[in-house]
Amino acid sequence: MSCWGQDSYSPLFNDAFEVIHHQQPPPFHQEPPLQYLRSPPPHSMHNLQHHPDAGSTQYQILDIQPQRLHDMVDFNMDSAKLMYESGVPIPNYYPESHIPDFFIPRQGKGRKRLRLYEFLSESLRDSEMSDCIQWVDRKSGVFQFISKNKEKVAEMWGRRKGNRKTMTYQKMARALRNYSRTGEIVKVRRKLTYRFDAQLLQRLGAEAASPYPLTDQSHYTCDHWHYNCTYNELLQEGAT
DNA sequence: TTGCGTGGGAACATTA
DNA sequence: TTAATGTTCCCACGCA
Repeated sequence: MSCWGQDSYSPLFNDAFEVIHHQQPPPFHQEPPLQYLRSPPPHSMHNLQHHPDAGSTQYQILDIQPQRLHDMVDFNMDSAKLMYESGVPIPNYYPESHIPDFFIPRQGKGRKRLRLYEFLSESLRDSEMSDCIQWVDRKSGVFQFISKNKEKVAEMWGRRKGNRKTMTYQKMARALRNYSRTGEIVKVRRKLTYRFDAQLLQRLGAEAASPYPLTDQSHYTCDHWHYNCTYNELLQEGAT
């Protein structure tokens, strides 16, 4: 949030802050241009456009539908409002690694809470996550965190949940250990390795086969967008 | 000895 | 308001 441009303001963002200020859905008058699309990471960047005048890792918000933008702003009303009241300038583009907090979905009313095992199941289905978490034996539901990148999975989980503090593997593992009481996930006597319960595995498999693999189906786009942005961000941090 | 991974108690926070 | 589900902090243990 520290390196936003100071020069220009996106009508989309202005509209978003109109929402915050007046508690009304934003009007959308401008059709966003669709040229300059960078080769996007899978199913993630359809909400973002590479900004032609900016650096290679900067994006412009594009095709967010009015109601969706309203939902997203509504999710993180506190941080957005705080920024608005502080006079923080809102650029029309921003670095990939500094996506505004208020575009990170919170889990509010009417949105089913994402469970940790669902997040892990998603991660296991995502080929881009294979360097963080992998199946050991898919049939029996045994999976393993990759030691080198296990903290990234945890950080992503923490961000996905909108936690106050950074999630660590240690804390996430504590949550995983709680699953052993219900048997949904049990620890395998092998380093960083856990196993999904057979019934849970079956259920998650059925969800994966659905066109809307995420639990919060009505917010599929927003969740998935954030999910992948965060992953890219973490990859970028890891590379530096 | 050290670092890492694991296990669990307990208090607290958030959400359906 | 309550139960469920984490989250956070802490300490202890085993292993290489």
